[in-house]
Amino acid sequence: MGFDDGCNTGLVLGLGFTATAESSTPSKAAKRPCLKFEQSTTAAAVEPSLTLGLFGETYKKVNNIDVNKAGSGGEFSDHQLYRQPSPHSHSAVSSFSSGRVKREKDLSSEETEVERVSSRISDEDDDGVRKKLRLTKEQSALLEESFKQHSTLNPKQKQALARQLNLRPRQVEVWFQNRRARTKLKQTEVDCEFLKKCCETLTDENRRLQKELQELKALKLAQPFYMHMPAATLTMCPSCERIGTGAGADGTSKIPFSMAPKPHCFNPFTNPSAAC
DNA sequence: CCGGTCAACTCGCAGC
DNA sequence: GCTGCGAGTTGACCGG
Repeated sequence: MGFDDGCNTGLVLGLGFTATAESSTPSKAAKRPCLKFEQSTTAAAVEPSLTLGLFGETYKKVNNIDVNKAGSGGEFSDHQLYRQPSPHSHSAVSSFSSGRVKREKDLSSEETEVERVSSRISDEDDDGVRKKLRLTKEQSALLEESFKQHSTLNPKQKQALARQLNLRPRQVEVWFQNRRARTKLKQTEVDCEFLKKCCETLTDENRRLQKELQELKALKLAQPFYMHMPAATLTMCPSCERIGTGAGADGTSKIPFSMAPKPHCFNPFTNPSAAC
């Protein structure tokens, strides 16, 4: 598995470097090129770190229950941390947007029933203005925990989690979708950063090899004596190929100075002089 | 005020 | 055709 399998960046390094960076990018994701080269992400970990919501976050008054109003000095009990079902929400769901109607039709009967019980809580107030749902710290933590175990949910898991969080299954589903997207984006950024470093290293390597080539050419010009010697006598080190033969023993032409199989900088076990 | 974050949306595609 | 998912977008909210 090459690096490009995980991140279809369109970059081709072309020196046979085999990166071992893990990427769980599904095949479908290959459509999207790398982005945000300017962003610097030095984290080597594949799994991104997410900050959980803080208790200090202010939540809007939802369904007549002040949820987590830390800013105003309001006290809350554990059960208040979870948003409560809205008594009028099913109509609100459909009125949220025109496309939402289609979604609602898509819901299975089981899910629809849960929708009725634990319906949209935050989307609109009485003025029809969309309110943003903020998950509580506990909800986020539980979702994160669940995501660590499996990044996708089957319907049963979704239902169970939704019940546990007092959210609608749809909300859980959306959260997981967004979470996967964030993970992928983070991974893409890490991949891009990695490729950038690869590119820099290979550029250096290329520069070094060019220089070496120039030096060897100069040496060849300065000492034409080599040209008259049998090829076998020119061999210095068969493994490092620092000085290759201009022609084989049979006189067939070969590339004068072949590039080392692997860039020295990437393989700590490649010691050109080890075999000398 | 502006940019970042994130829940929630639409759309298109793939798998069944 | 249905369903689930990814990609891209929207809009509320928040902090600097």
